[in-house]
Amino acid sequence: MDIIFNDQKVVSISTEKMFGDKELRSNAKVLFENSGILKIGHGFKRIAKILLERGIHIKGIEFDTELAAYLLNSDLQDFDLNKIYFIEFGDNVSFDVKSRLSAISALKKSLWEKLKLNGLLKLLEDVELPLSPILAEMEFVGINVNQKNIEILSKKTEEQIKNLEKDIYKFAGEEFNISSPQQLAHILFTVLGLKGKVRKTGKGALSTAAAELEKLSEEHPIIDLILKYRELQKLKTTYIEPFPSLIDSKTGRLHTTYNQTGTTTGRLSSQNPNLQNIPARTELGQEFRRSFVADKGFQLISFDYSQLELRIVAHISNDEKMMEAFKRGEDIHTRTAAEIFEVSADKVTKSMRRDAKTLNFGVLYGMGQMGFQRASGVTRERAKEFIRKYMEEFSGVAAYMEQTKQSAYQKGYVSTIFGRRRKLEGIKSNIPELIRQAERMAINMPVQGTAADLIKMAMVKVHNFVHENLSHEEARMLLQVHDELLFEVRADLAQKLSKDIRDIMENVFKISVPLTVDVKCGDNWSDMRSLSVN
DNA sequence: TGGACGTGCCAC
DNA sequence: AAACGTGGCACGTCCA
Ligand SMILES: Nc1nc2c(ncn2[C@H]2C[C@H](O)[C@@H](COP(=O)(O)OP(=O)(O)OP(=O)(O)O)O2)c(=O)[nH]1
Ligand SMILES: [Mn+2]
Ligand SMILES: [Mn+2]
Repeated sequence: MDIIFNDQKVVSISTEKMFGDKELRSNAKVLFENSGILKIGHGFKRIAKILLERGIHIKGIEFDTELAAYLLNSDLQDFDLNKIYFIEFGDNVSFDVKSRLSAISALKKSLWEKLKLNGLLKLLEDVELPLSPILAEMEFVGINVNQKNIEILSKKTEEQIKNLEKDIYKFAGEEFNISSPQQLAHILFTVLGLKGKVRKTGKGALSTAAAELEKLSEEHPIIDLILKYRELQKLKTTYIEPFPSLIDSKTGRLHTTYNQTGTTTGRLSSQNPNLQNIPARTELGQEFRRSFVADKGFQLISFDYSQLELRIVAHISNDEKMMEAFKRGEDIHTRTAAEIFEVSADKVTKSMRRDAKTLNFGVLYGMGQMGFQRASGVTRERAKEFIRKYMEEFSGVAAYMEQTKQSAYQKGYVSTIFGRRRKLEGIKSNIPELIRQAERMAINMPVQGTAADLIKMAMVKVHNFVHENLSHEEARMLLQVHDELLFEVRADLAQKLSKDIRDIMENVFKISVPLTVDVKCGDNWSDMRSLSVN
């Protein structure tokens, strides 16, 4: 690990060397945990995690050239020291230690000036820098997994998949690879001769996407079997099979890796495994989610911002109607669901509300009538009418959309209310399709990015609160899922901590509408009961 | 054999 | 599939 201490003493440490020796190790602890000794480096999250594995909690991170580069240009693919240095100075960094450290030093000076110039220093110092060791800790702590539950689920789905395969081959009259869209299309449209109109994919092949197959389900019983097969196969190959091998056999816990520089908007991403896309919707998905469990004597508590990006766009656009709705405590997702599905608000199911989310955010971020139709199932006329009325009712939001496009075109970038930026070169293209696409990106980023800023700030505040008041044996933050934080808390503290953490999250930053947080608590990540405000 | 690409689908 | 956006990941196919 290459680190510059106190802007002077330049050190590169081989981990093996440092931790092989008892004395060096205790010296290292003193050095790294001294917040008065300022550290400069490239990618401190990785370093912080290595140190945590040796019982050291790093403090005094002054500057991280990787995070600085990310704030200055969030759409870079790769934030390698070499790449960043080359972009900055048009030269390569040699492999030797001295070169790496002087590269970091030079980058720090140069990037610091640019951050200051672009008003990004506060985001770096108050948000990204303090967040990085927190993410390292969350990765290090991991989440407890019930392997038995996954095992049982595995047997069940395996059996079902086998049976489905048999039935599908029988209908098809031959065996083929159901997972191959090409072979599947051949069976459906050539062998079985299905006549239902199906869209072409981008490259011109007949689409076998679920939305298309659903339209054929009346025409042949094989369709429903294929859809079920897809659902089970997805669960099996993406979740059930890979997860057990990723569990730490000593602790039974599963550790993700967060990427703090992986999105153009400021969101985090999660990989190996991705714990931000654990199934939640279907019955089967919920069964898998049930495998994420609290330690003995602990509870999982989930804190999820209510309608987060709608509240943010209400604030950014200063939309009177939307602001009023939130001040009255309305649920706009539920309202949309009631309207689209033509039921009263109290008859809106979870599934209907999730579909309404797609519509509300879809329209906000530029969904057309066709897209709305597909997502909602309503007629062309009703789709068109809904979008028109949405823009009419929330005229402030409509104005925001227009103004943001203009501003993006004029400045070449858009930004969140805290100044995080996304460059949008594509908006100056000559290709209409690329312009439209860039426009939609422009509308989305300030909202999604502000949401990311807010939850990052909340994470820092909540983490500080928890560490100042409790030990790791009492409460720990496990996961972030974009607008949700998942904690593992000693059962007897759950009630009180729920209130404290909710308060911190709801008051993280005052905007023109209330921010509210839904709190749920349970033994696993699936069966959770709501905790009320008091 | 392995990487790039296309298709598809999970979450927010 | 597309005039919603942001991701990660698995599989099949094609090609070097
Ligand atoms: N563009 C887009 N953004 C989405 C979509 N689904 C979720 N998001 C974004 C906007 C949401 O505010 C944010 C958090 O997702 P949630 O599932 O928690 O929804 P939300 O907070 O809006 O409603 P909630 O009250 O928590 O059920 O993620 C989507 O389908 N499209
Ligand atoms: Mn939410
Ligand atoms: Mn959420």
